[in-house]
Amino acid sequence: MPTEAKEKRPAARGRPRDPSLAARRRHEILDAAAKLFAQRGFAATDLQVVADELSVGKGTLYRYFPSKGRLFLAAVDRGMRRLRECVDAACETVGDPLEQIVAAMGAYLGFFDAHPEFAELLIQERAVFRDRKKPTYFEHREANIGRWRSLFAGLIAEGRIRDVPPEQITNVLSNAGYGTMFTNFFTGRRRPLQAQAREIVDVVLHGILTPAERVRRGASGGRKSR
Amino acid sequence: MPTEAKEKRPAARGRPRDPSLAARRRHEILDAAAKLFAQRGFAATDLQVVADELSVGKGTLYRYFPSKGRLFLAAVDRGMRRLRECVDAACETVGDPLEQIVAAMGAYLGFFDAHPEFAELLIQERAVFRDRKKPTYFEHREANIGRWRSLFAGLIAEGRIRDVPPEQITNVLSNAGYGTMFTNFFTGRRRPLQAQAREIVDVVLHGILTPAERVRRGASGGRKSR
Amino acid sequence: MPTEAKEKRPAARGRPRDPSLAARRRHEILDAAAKLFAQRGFAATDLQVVADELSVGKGTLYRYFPSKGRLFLAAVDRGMRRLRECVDAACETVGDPLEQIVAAMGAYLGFFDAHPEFAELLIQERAVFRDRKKPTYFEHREANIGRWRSLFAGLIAEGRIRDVPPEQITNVLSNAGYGTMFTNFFTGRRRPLQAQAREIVDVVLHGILTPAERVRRGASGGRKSR
Amino acid sequence: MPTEAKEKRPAARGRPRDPSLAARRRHEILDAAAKLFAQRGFAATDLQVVADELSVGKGTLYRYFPSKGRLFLAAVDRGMRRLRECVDAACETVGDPLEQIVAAMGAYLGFFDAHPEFAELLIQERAVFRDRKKPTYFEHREANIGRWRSLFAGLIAEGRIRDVPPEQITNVLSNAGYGTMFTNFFTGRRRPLQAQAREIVDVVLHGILTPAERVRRGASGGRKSR
DNA sequence: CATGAATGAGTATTCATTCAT
DNA sequence: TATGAATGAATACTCATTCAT
Repeated sequence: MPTEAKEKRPAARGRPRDPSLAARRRHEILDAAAKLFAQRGFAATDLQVVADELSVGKGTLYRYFPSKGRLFLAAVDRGMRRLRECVDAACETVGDPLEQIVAAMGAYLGFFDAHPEFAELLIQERAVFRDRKKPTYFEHREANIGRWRSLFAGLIAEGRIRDVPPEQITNVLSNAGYGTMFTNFFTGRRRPLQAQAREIVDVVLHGILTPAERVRRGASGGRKSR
Repeated sequence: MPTEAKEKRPAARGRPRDPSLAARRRHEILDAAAKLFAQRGFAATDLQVVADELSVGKGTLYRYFPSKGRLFLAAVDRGMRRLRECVDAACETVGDPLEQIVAAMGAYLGFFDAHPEFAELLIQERAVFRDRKKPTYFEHREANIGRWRSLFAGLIAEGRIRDVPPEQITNVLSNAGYGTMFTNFFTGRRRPLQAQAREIVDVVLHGILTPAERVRRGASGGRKSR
Repeated sequence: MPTEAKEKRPAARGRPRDPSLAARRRHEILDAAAKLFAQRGFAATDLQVVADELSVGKGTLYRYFPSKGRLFLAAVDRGMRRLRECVDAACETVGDPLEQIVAAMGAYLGFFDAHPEFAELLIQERAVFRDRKKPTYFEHREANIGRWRSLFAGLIAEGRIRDVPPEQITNVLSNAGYGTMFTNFFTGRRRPLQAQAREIVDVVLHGILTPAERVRRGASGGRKSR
Repeated sequence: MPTEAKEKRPAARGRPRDPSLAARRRHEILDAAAKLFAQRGFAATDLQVVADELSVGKGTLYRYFPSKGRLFLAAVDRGMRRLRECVDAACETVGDPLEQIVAAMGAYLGFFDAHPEFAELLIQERAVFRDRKKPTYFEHREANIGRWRSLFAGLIAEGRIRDVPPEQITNVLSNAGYGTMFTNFFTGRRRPLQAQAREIVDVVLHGILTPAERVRRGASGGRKSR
């Protein structure tokens, strides 16, 4: 890899810095930290065990992160970034917007299923950094929610979806996903992931009422259905 | 429950114990503990401050609870018990089962809105007692879920609700509620509680598709709708 | 000792406080701390060794002093208080003011000779608490200097001492004592203490010039000698 | 000194070393070290900040001094050497021996007044290197004291000074100077330096007694005054 | 020669728990 | 029964020193 090649600058005095080494090291540290913080909890994780896992000295960790807390937070942040990449990638493989929803939900649940350590870290984060105004998860969620709102607004304009405020839709979906993810995490998932995703989206798309009941309830829930 | 029964020894000598005193004290301790654990976090809460808050000696706490952890867990458990009472009470005021769902969702969100300390405790619990197989919240949820499944099974039998597996419905609703509750807790609620509850239930009852789209998607999502 | 008797207050709940015990404990701790801090230096003295010396737990020390630093400072302060008592006591045994000076100087040098740990602590104090505006030693010195200035002013009024500003006299004497004390401490004293005290005071009282030289230098040094 | 001599290897190949460069670098390091050690204390001074101050790598310091402690000690030693040069230079400008005393005292106090960092270092030295038999200051003092004893012996022989043991005189003067220097350092000087020096020497030369009192006390203090 | 990345020994303080009173 | 004095295990972070480059 050319980025990792050490191009000798001819007259550099002393031990040259290797920035790519530092970046690689940073990632290795975050990997180990995420794993161990999730495994044992933030408080119970002596940075020594992180260092041991990596076979480096404890002091080395402090060369890359100024404190235990900052290391932890960096690990959470990287996790959320990866979640986003994962969901985005899943959406790109699908054309139909309604199917994108299923794909996104599946990717979301799948990410935390494959990396339960990040679910754990989200909990730890809140428990330990109670003051931080907004948990990292919600920072990322809010950065992301706009595109979904647009998507639903478009579908409403196209007449494919009822004229419900897009925010209401994204809220219900986001929260159902969020709640399902944690429930899976805490109690163990029993249904296949994709089925789970499809079931959630199915309920939200079609509702659960029979046509007869739907008529009976009439205006109350069935706002302007064009 | 049998473990909490106080077996009366028939003819106690001397000054009769006042069991209600002990019970009252227990509750006072749990109140103070819930408040302080939520305020400062489990680890950061010195039992001394709990004792101070109650104007008792630290040793006294140990007469009522065998350890800090058990005190904490008891506080969480009592919170969940109260949540259940609160939701049950709300349901009893409503006749129509579909409206019961709205009432329950409203009571659920309302409880955590009025007592955010219990949301905090749920997080703390997981962060600290990572080993306990199942969080208290889910123990209570599972003890409770059966009656909702029956309710939906009944509605399906009555033809008011599509023939969707009741478990799927309770899952979506529970998780949407759970997710909404934590989202409210973390980011601050912006919508009135009852509106929030109604919006969730509305989406789940009616779905978001337009009739036209519903037809277009046909069988895929609209399993046996009788 | 009546002050140490535990008078039982009839209806005191719980383990009663024993204030005299606390005071005794405090002194024991200060004794051990002064000794060990002087022996090993402030930084090199783990409070554990102080605790071990006293056969108590380390936590107990923190019940009496809020930090290592405050324990140290308390030890220094108590030392200076004792120095003062020691010097005062020596003065009271002597009538003639000029002899009081010798007595005070002897007591002063004697105190640090008997308790070299306090000389050590004075140095440690400055080295460690560089910020504290004024070292404990000088706080006590300034609290004490007034009475000596008065004494010299009186002697000048009586015509026993030349009309030199009393402050000049106390400065020279204090500093000569202070310097001698540290020199003794650092290099080991070689002369008997009382001889040393007498020699200092002798030089200061009589000066070192011969009468002939004194005449030759005339007015320059011999301000109004009445 | 032989240990510091650089034995020139006659015909060095390649780029000739510049020994003066090394010497200059050594001095720069000592300057920075003295300043920083005094400013922040020995223990609190990270060698990194010394390196930063000089814009060199931390490793470079170790090319000039084998350890932090030796660097510190070298800085103290150089300070004492400079003190001596300073005092010697002051004496050379004055002819009369008695005036030399004033000049020396003034130079001594002036040196520490201009370079309070060296007073600080003397304290740090003792606090940190409690084991070193004799502080650097006293090593230099003893190397220097002989010439003063000779000076006083000469003055006694000339009949200008009473027949007091010269050691007694040098002790009182040295210690008064030493004590005054530290007092100035700790509490801030209030009198002009030269006045301070003159006042000390004045008291020591003329004493403080009035002629009348001097007669009254007679033999007691006035040993053989020729 | 010079550098700075890596190391890991070293330490004050807190707080759950016990138990003498 | 209630108390609070005593305890000691447990833990993040720094920085002198080394040595590969």
